[in-house]
Amino acid sequence: MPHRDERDVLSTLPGYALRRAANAMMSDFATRLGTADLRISDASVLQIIGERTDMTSSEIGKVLDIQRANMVPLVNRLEKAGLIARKPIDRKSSAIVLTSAGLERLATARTITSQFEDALIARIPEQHRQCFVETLNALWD
Amino acid sequence: MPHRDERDVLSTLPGYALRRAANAMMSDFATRLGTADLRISDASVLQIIGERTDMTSSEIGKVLDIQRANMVPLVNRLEKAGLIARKPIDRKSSAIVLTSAGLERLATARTITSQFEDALIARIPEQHRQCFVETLNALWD
DNA sequence: TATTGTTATACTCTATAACTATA
DNA sequence: TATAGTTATAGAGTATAACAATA
Repeated sequence: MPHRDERDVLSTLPGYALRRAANAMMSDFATRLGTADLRISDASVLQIIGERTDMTSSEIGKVLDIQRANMVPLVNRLEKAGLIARKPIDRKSSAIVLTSAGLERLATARTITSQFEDALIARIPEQHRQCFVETLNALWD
Repeated sequence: MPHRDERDVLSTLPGYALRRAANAMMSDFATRLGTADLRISDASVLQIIGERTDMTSSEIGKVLDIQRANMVPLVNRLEKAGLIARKPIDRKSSAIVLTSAGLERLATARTITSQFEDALIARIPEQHRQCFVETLNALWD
């Protein structure tokens, strides 16, 4: 666990504070998902294709901000784990679809994600919770 | 540039939103610091030892949430670049101190950091700015 | 021509284990 | 005994360039 030091200038800078908060939270999230043998990016992909159908690897990458080239080992790993399958759209592209095992794992991922999100929200002062996601998405858009 | 999609469930989850916002901002910050031949962690170290004197490598690591082992190549690189020097405290430990070149580079890093922080703050809706750092530090503590 | 999927590669960051030497 | 510094190593994320095949 990190410890904040009131002499630490960096704690007053939004950028550094954002970086450290995100690192701490993502480390926690990764540990939780690890119990289901999933990485954060794995869970992200399962969530996406659980919501929207007929997405190609490239499209998923665009939504998740992961480059085409880096989607390849990710999708291959999920396919080897039996969680997703490739469904040809035309001779060039394939949709990434959930298998039944993938659907089950997605349910697990959702449970873990909910628990993580609840724990995260619980750490935010109550009066600030409402604007938090709004603010973060303003930074990402 | 990523594009937010209203159909994207992940945008509604604080954890994912935190992750993507942090990634986008840190990528921007890294690019800016790159013009001064610095990484984010380099700039962090310079900032820290510019504020507090006689800190050892381990102590810097604790403040920055970087492990002892990972401080080694970082400090070595800064030393090779002539930005910091090791000042023996006893036969076991050394304080990491700024050289004159390091002091100059710190000034550059501070300018870049300010510009980056200003750009970041500008993207946050005005009514939410006040609680932003407070909220992030609540997640990190 | 532009896009999709892919391979190969390299760099950064992070994590762990183990060792030496000193406090 | 605990801590500081170090080495080695491995995993994960990310970035670029290049290529073939297809839209």
